[in-house]
Amino acid sequence: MPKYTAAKIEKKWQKYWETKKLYETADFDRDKRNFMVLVEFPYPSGDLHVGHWYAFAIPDIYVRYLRMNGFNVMYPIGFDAFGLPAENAAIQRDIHPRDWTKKNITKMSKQLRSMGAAFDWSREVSTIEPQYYKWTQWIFLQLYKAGLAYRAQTFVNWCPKDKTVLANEQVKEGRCDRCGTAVEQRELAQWMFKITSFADRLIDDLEDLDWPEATKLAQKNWIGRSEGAHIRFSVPGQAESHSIEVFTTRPDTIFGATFLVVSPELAQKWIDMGWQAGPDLKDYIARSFKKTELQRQEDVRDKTGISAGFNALNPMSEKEIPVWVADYVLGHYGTGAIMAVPAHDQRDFDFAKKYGLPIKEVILNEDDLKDEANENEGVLISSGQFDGMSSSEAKKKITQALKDKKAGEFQKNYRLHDWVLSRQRYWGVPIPMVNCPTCGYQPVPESELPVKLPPLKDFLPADDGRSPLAKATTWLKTKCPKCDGVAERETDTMDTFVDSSWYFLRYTDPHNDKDFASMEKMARWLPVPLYFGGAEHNTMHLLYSRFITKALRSQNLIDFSEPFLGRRNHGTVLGPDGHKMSKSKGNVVDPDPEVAAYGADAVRMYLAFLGPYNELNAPWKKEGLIGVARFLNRVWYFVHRHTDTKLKSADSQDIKVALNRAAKEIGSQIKQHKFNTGVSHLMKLLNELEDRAGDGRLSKEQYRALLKLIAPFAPHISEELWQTVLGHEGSIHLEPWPEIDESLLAEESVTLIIQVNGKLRDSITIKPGLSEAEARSIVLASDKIKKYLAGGEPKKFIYVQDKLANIVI
RNA sequence: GCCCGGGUGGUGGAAUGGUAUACACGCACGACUUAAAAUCGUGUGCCGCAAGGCAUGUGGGUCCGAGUCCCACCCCGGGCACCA
Repeated sequence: MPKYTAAKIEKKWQKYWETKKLYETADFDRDKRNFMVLVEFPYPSGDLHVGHWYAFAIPDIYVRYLRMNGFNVMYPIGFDAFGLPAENAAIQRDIHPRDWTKKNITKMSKQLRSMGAAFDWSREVSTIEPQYYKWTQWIFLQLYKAGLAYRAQTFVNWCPKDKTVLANEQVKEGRCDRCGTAVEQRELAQWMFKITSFADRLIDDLEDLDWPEATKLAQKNWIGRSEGAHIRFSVPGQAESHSIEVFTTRPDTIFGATFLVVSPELAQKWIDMGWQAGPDLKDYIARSFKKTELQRQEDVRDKTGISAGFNALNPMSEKEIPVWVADYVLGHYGTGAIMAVPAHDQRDFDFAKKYGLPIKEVILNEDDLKDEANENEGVLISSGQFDGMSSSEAKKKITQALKDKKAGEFQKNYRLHDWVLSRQRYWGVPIPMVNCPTCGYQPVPESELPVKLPPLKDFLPADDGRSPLAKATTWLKTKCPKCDGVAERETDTMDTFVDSSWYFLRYTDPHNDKDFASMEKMARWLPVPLYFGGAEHNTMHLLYSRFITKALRSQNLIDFSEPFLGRRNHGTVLGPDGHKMSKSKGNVVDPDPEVAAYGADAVRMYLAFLGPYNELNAPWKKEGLIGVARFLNRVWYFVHRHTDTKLKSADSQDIKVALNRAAKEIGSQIKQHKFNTGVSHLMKLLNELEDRAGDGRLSKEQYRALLKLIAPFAPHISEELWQTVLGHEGSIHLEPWPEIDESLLAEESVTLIIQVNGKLRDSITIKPGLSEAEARSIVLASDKIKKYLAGGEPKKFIYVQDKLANIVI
């Protein structure tokens, strides 16, 4: 009997599957329903780590199960290969990002193949290939034509270390998501996507998606819709156009608005437009601009500000109130100015206390305001004709009154900002625009796409906010598509999240050179029914993809408006020390040696067994891996042992029942993505088979069934046993899941639990389906129970058929 | 501060309101072996000789019955955060 040597058989079968094109998916199969299982395509960072195995090899179990259940399953893979880390790594190693990235892709492709996953490599995409990014540029142009891509001068997040602009989503706690440097605010002209124009639908359409609630909530919070009023405070002695506009969610408290606060950004805008501000004020604005977002957040407790030196008119109370400039008001939210209601807003309260500004209560409150504002809604007081109204009623009435006075109206506001997609870095997709001195920015004609990334030698980022592409002097010079005059190409590249916002579309038609994907092929596969990935993408990739999908839909370029109908997040595998794996901690597990020693099947199955897929947060333990390898070894010998002699066809009933039940159970576990309990049921099954059939009573059909149940988890060993040992021609991975005989699922006997006052006292084996009366007489006849009853009658007898009887005494 | 998750043996974890601790890992003992590894078998929540009692973060509650539902609190992880 040969030993189980995983490394040997795994290579063999991987080659076999590839030669037979076993996992290449047809666009159409008349007998099968199409189903795409999407996983987040990897970034080619260099080496495959355990996290990749977790992300790709575990969904593969589901993929294989679907295939066995008659689906035409596409399991595509590709590389998200542009981006900063590649560039930084290339700078460090003094090689070109393209060479570094390509080398990594080659290596990782090989490592990915060692998983034995059912990837369709014929559909592989790579975002750095011109035939891919041509369409990334094309999509940009469609959005530009639709007014959804635009260039604007705004305050943006600037990472001084990476020397590039960052989207809001890429700033975490005031720091660059990539390198951790404190982010600065810079006013720069940037290309933006108008994601805010879909804000409502991005929230409302979440409802119909089969996504984790946590992800939906994260997106809702991120978009941050709030409803309130947009209100104009006129400035006495100034024209209507010089009114100060504010947004508030509490128009019911407007009678308590005792001053206005304007953000430094808005004040600066006024100065630019000719407002004569004093030197102190200018100095304050300059100082607050110097603060990083981080410092600004640290100053929460101690608010600073300065009087603007003039008043505005409260349109409801018709009293003049002072205007202040303070950086606790954000320039980028709402109108950049607020009405301050210190009695009912803690921030305004702190500010009013510090600068001695009046505090006026307009919501009835039994306690005196001491150190805190009363932020609750309630009954209005000191609010003229609105006294006695509830906040919710007053919100409507006051908004209406403002509208009548032409001083305001109902408004929704969002925390979400437009997506800044310009990056001042080399390793990305060039933005297909041309800047002409006479015509301004003009789109590159579609016929000239792709605008290829020039092969620069010096691609280092610059401090001045200009992209390295500006150094490509010959590339830079072009002619204006409109006037034919001399013009320059746009030198910014796109955020890589643009590349990854549409890759799943390309999988349906990866070699199309006339279109990003044909409507017909997209219709066969999309929207994506199921997407596995990491929770870190909740408010980035997942939100961006939804936006691009909605934008393309709005231009009738696709005919669905949500990209991913189902989404499942996976958990994380920790290092053996129980901490998150990281190079600096030195606790990163390299899967390659484990695969070499125990096999891909063992690694896959161990990861599946480790814990619930969606919430795993457990350490990698070698002992656990060995445990699973031991199980596979037992499978190996179990199947071999009984083929040494001749296979017997005797169908023992209990084995048949066990296999049938396992097929049902394991199938249902996989369907629910409970891979860990799926594995445990396989183990249970083998335990039972060994106990009952140690002497070889399984029929050939029963061995077949056993291997089929193992196949999704351990595709190599099951193939080896299927073809080499059982002698089948053709792959086990083309076989259907064992048919389930419902009639065999019924139990012949069940254990009835007997409780007295809810405590377990006895258990008996009975035939299923006993009536309450039958059960009662059996239960009360039990010696153990008689002891508790002491001759008396139970007060109550609770019977759950085939499960339990509870006697209350 | 607000909003989500989650606290179960020595460890990873299992459990439609109905036998808590399945399945593994680890450990102990045993078999095989000159020996070890591998493999196989038995045991393994805690207290107790036993009968029995106590255990799912803590304290209450609902229920015949609570890991599971409700209330309060503690701890851990995550998201958002001067968002008006």
